[in-house]
Amino acid sequence: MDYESANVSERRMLPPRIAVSSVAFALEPHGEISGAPDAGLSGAGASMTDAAVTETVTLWIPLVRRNREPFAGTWALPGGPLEWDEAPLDTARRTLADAIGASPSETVLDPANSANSANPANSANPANSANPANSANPANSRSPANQAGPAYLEQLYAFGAPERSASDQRLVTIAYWALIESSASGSTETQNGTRDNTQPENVAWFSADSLPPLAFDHADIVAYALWRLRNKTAYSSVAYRFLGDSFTLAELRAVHEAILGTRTDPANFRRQALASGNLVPTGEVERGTRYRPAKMYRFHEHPASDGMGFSPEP
Amino acid sequence: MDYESANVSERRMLPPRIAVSSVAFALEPHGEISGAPDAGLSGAGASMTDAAVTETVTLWIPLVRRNREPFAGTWALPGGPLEWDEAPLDTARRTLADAIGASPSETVLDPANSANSANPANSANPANSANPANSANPANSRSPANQAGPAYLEQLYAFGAPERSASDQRLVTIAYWALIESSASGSTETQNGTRDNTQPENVAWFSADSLPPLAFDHADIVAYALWRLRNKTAYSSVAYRFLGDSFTLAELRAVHEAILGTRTDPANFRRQALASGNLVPTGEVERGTRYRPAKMYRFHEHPASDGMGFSPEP
DNA sequence: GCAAAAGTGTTCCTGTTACACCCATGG
DNA sequence: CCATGGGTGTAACAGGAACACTTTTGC
Repeated sequence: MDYESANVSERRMLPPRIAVSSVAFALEPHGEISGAPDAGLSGAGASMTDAAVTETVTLWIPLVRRNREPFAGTWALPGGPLEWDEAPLDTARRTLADAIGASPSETVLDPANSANSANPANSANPANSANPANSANPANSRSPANQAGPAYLEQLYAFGAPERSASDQRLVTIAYWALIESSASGSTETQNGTRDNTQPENVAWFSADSLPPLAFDHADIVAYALWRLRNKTAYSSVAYRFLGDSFTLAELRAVHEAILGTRTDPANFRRQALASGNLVPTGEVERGTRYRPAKMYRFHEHPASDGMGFSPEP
Repeated sequence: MDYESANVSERRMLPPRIAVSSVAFALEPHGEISGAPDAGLSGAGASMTDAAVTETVTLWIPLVRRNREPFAGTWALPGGPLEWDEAPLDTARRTLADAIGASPSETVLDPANSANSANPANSANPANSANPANSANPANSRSPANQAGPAYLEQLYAFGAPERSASDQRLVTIAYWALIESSASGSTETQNGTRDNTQPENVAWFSADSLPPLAFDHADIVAYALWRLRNKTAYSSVAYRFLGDSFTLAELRAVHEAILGTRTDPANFRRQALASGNLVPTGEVERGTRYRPAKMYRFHEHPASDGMGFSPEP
């Protein structure tokens, strides 16, 4: 992590570059994701060669191997420069799609839409309503027939310390974090256990627990994103975005447990999940189980469930 | 709010500008803050001429009148361009100090320092510990003899939509929000009820409830900052930063009530505040009251009270 | 019927709310 | 001693954790 200090006189002249990088989480069993040519790197890399190590479900993150200086050859978060006519959120979507081979599709967002309702006087009794930012996608209802763009995308932080890039030009990075729908979830899509094969050669998925050395301060960014994901999972509802349109409560609970690394009593989890008012029974039931089939639910934001309602990024 | 679309061909050539803007909150009774030459503007402006309207304590925000296009003549958040060798947090501090006439002093910050403890496995039982980001200033212990720089400063959001500036050059703004220690609070400083007079002529304080029309999308930024402040006050502990080193529980409760716009039972507030484990009695008591003097407390972050512990901005 | 998971009921406990009451102080 | 706010006690209530128990399926 030693940045060689750059040429100051040059740096002073150059305008800062603005980039967007994304931490995209996917939830998969070990050994189920298509690796890159030579993943498994120095010590911690998650080599995909040994199939089905354990059947634990864990968080995976796509990384891109840099082919330019600085940090050429090291893994980095997917991302790219902010184009002149592009909103940062769109840059995140686009570069993420480029990296993991998905069409830019549904978006979920930031302290999102409806700038009007950011009024005071709704702060009355915050005790039980979840907490900070999160909100509903106004044009929700996930479009079914697409290659799974991020199911959730939210700004994380803008990193702008002058010393974070070793190059001549200063680099300000707006970081996003995203959730990718699990390939094993109910949707009608590719169930081959391998993520869409259109992803480029220099991309690989790594277990969030054991990442290779990362370029820039990307390791910090990942740590922060992980922290945010866990917080939002615990206090708010994002976990369902890893799943398809409909899911069982056991699936939802499994996602929670995988993210938080805890066990939860199924009975209590059920009650709390249902009490949130955000789960609507679809009427369908699970099929093909050896045991009693579970009811399926769909997520639907309860009116006034939390809603700060505000859209910094339209 | 109609931005005239800029000259596209020119815009395409110019690199984006990066600016930092801050929403700084101060908590003062009505009519206690030194106004600008001619505050009170179109409709909603808080004219300072009528002294002591009501004795309600409310949130105030400093604004700067722009003297350059775009939006010349309109009020805007204090801020300025990100200098080539400056971290955004420092830019926020500096420009805020320029605007409100305070020396850059103590900082508190962001998902703050100690990048190590951002480990997993501390997410165990999040039920009662407060919630999202917030953390202790490692080098805390507010330096006493300064002109009250912001008592709290945290990144809010990076606004980068291409259409948010009407000028030829694209503008990306990293917004911060800050808390300014109340001038009426216990410290040894200027008690004249007027904020430090070194502030420039084109700066005025406005009641957060009734702001004039703002440049760019600054009204949205303020709304978002207000929402964050209320959230953090309700779920976490920032409110004490409006006060001096030591304060009574009644003062702390008054701050909460002013921010959230609620009434709280003093008895219950007391218990909850003390139960947080973050308040240490100083041994001193209030003096000069007509009634029973209240004990004074100092805020001291309880070890493991929340702590995501991470520093995106070192 | 047996195994395993879905789903329900019940108890205990903790933290919050509402409110009655006592305590300390300046006038 | 009285007015007023500081500070304590306590009963009612709500939500969560723990766990016993019933239901539904495939084999």
